[in-house]
Amino acid sequence: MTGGRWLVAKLSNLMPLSTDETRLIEGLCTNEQRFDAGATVVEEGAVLQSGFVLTAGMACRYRLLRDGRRQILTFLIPGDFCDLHVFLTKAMDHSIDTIVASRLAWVAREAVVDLVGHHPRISAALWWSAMQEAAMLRERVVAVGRRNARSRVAYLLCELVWRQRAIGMTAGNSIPLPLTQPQLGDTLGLTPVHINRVLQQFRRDGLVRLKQRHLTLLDIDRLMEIAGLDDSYLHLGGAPDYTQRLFDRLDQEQPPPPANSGTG
Amino acid sequence: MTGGRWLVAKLSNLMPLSTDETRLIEGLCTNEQRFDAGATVVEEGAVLQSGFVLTAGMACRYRLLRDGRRQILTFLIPGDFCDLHVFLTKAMDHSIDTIVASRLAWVAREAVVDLVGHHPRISAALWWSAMQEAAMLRERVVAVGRRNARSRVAYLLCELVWRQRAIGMTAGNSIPLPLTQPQLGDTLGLTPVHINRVLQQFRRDGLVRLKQRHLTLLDIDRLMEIAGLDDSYLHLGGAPDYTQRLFDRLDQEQPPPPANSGTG
DNA sequence: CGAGGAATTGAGTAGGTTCAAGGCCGGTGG
DNA sequence: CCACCGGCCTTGAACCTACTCAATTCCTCG
Repeated sequence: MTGGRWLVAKLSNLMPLSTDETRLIEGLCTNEQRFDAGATVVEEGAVLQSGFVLTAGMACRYRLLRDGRRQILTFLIPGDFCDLHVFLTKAMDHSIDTIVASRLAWVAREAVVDLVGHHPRISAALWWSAMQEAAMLRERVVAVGRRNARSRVAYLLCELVWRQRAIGMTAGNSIPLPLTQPQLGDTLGLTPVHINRVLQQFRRDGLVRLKQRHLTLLDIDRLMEIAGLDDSYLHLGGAPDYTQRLFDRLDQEQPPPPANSGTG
Repeated sequence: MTGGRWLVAKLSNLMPLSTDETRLIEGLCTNEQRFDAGATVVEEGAVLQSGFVLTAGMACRYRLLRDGRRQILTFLIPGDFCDLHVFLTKAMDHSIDTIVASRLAWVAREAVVDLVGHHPRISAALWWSAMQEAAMLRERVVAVGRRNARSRVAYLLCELVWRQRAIGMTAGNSIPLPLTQPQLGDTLGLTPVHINRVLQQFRRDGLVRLKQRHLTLLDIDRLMEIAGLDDSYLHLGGAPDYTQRLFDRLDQEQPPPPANSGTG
């Protein structure tokens, strides 16, 4: 029952939700399954019958190259819906592994389609959430395409902290960081060796504290400066009023949803 | 009236559309505007009141860095909807320029919301299209993060040809390529100089012909090999049957849409 | 016909990789 | 409880891919 709260937190940041809507979303997240750290949740090429919501822990999407190297695409934190697209996609074009022991709640394709079809505001919130993911991916392209190692590392550390703040997992500048240096390298297109050197430098410069799998940003302003970010990044604000009105109107047009919308 | 045909072509690849639906989509693309080559259509930070569909020409999304360098994120070709997200977004996080003289059709936010709200199959097709964009962005991250210059260039050339094939702009391995080497560099995170050397090599190896702004892939198999791509890339197939059924069902639940859905 | 950007080529440089080795830490089994 | 083991972290040194700087030629457009 608590697993859905991160998703609710995320979505209601984007679009205010009624009690009913909140309940529906939490209702999605009841079918939880535990995974060990380092477990493969979904493999490239798989055809999923259900999507899922990460309800605890951390995971990553990644692609393996033929020579065995890999590129991590995004990290999933609690409340991340993966894969919203599953009800359209034929086969996954990437894999998903847990980083630490995690829980995730499976959601039947039909339940998602019904929810999206009958609840415009939820649908909009999910859209928005997908847009944020896309925005983060664009930021990643910019980082990997045009920035040096120092900037990339600074950017990723900031992103990780901000995302956890956005769902209320932390208030300060400090988060658990279960990622290894090889994983950071796979994310940023760098080698573990070089990640290490950059982090050493950051520590010497008093920019971060990082030990025992725990990260603290000591000088956010300089980190953002190094990362080349400005604080508009991530669109973390909610939907503007006119958007909300548009979807409210659609909502009122809706026929009453079937009593049980999950079993289509 | 003809401007909408590329969008129709793209969407009906994804989800079969009725005559009515086709007409609605074409109806979106009537309000066309011409732009010169190299014109800025939308600037980072802008708050759009309308989205648009590129109906002719070519454009690119990009971000400028503080030092003046830039990263091109994606190219827009006819039929590309940009920005579908506009009805949610507050401010653009990137700019859009034309590459060559282009036409684009403005689409009011309300028209998009109505269309998506009342026509589940169109909505699904737009979702799918957004997913393809996301898939391409993931591919870009992999390319820029993990592949060398040769692979990146091969990958981009393949992508450009395939996308134009997917909307029926070309049948063979040959396309007009209005991109300059600096633009290719900005796309792939490389310098113009290095792009040039890679292209020279490709020409010497008989992999491509490239002159007079016209590209021909002479040896696709080897290019794909170099790029590290396999042909499942891009999910260019249509929606699987079960997905279509899901959305057909939603479609039948719909109340009859208002006579004129564009003026809300 | 002149101007400005693009394409091309060469030479020197640098940021990040590769290879290698030692120390640390957490988990596992005896 | 301790010893072992594997993966991570750390550091050094050599190397390489792609960058930088620079000069020349080519195109295209006005």
